[in-house]
Amino acid sequence: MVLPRAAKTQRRTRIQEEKEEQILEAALEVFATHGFRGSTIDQIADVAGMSKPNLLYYFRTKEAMHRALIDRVLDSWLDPLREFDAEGNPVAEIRSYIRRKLEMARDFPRESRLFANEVLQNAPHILDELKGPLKTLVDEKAEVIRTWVKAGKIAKCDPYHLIFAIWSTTQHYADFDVQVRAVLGETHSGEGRFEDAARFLEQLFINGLAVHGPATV
Amino acid sequence: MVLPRAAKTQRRTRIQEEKEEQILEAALEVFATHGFRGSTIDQIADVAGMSKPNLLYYFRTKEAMHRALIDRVLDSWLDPLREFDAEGNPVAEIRSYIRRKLEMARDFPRESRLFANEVLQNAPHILDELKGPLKTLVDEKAEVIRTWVKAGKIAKCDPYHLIFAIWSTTQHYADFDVQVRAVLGETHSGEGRFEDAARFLEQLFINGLAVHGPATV
DNA sequence: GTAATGTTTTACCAACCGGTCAAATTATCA
DNA sequence: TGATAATTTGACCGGTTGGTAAAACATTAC
Repeated sequence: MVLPRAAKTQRRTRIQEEKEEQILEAALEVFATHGFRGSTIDQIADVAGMSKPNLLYYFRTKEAMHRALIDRVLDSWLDPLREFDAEGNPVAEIRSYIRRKLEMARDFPRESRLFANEVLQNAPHILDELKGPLKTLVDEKAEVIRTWVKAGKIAKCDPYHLIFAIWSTTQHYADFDVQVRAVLGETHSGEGRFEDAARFLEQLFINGLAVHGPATV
Repeated sequence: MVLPRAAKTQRRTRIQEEKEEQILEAALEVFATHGFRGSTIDQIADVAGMSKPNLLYYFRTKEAMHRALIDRVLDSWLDPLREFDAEGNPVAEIRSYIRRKLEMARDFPRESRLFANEVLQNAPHILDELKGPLKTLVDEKAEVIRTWVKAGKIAKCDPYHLIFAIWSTTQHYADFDVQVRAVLGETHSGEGRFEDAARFLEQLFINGLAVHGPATV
């Protein structure tokens, strides 16, 4: 046979596994920094260290590469939110959600930027995922937050906007990294950066959502 | 003469003003939704309702268009931060900064996305502006916040990360609009959306930064 | 070993892209 | 009005891009 071309056959050879891995790694690198339309197959092939036709042997089109990448990454990207536990202590849960999201921004910035590029450009390839699985998950967790509010565990607030705020503040450090570095200067943009961010964000959200006594101005 | 080609002559005719305006409006639309590399001159020409060569008569290159756009928009984009007043009441200042940023996200989403695209893709065209004017302005305002902290007007916190948090949470509603809509569903994503966001963010930041008494629970 | 299958390369194509050119058209103003 | 300058257009160009065809090469199964 001459056309296994990306998962058409059920059986995957060792080489298929390896090369597809290599390609997706390269595709992540390129798509994350240039967006879908701004990326070229040649670029990806170059990063992956193989020829363009070879790459197209494993993924028939640029879209197929992008799709495979999204499918692989989306699920794990939502893991932190899934861990959000209704039974846990609200303050601790929110704190550790922020932690986890911030760690992902630090450890997987390319994944963050892959989605950021996609969403920024009106999510042409993942709109269904946003309206389906993502919305479902968020609805579910919003309900959890709502029960916490009703139980007086955290301040009255809109759970959706709370989730948006956590997403945006944490992902900011991955998506807008260049700007953060530019503003902080090389001195403050080193290792301590994430610790500083974590400290600030935890304070902001914990105090911001605390059910507290009267402010002393 | 046959080559006024975009501001080479000092005198601008009425037609020049009008057409350049038209082009930049179209360029904003296109660059904001596709990023620089993802946009084509034909697309911009199409949106502007003129032919490609005609467009290139006013701006010699795609880069020149982008540059002109950035130059025009960057300054006004930073206005809200400039208004940040050292003499004002800290809480009121922060509250109205959030307001203004949120209004800009609502009223000028394309401008927000223009920069988001640019920064997300490592700011190849505006890195100097980030390291120069932007950093300078932020440094200045960070100093203001620091004096407020020292005066005990707001809680102890890192002023830079505070600014990043305000940027990210507010711009999120412009840059990730599709995602926000997808999650909220068509019902909650109408007019009240910005009011809800404003209410939440003001609460978050004001409580989060308040110097308050002991939390109950 | 050899035949069948799986992988890689070379050469290529049509569409698109950024940009040029010269001619045609339109606006300006003496 | 007509001369002159400003604007617009259509035809075009070289390079890039997504993708293909087919043959060469490698691997595996028997």
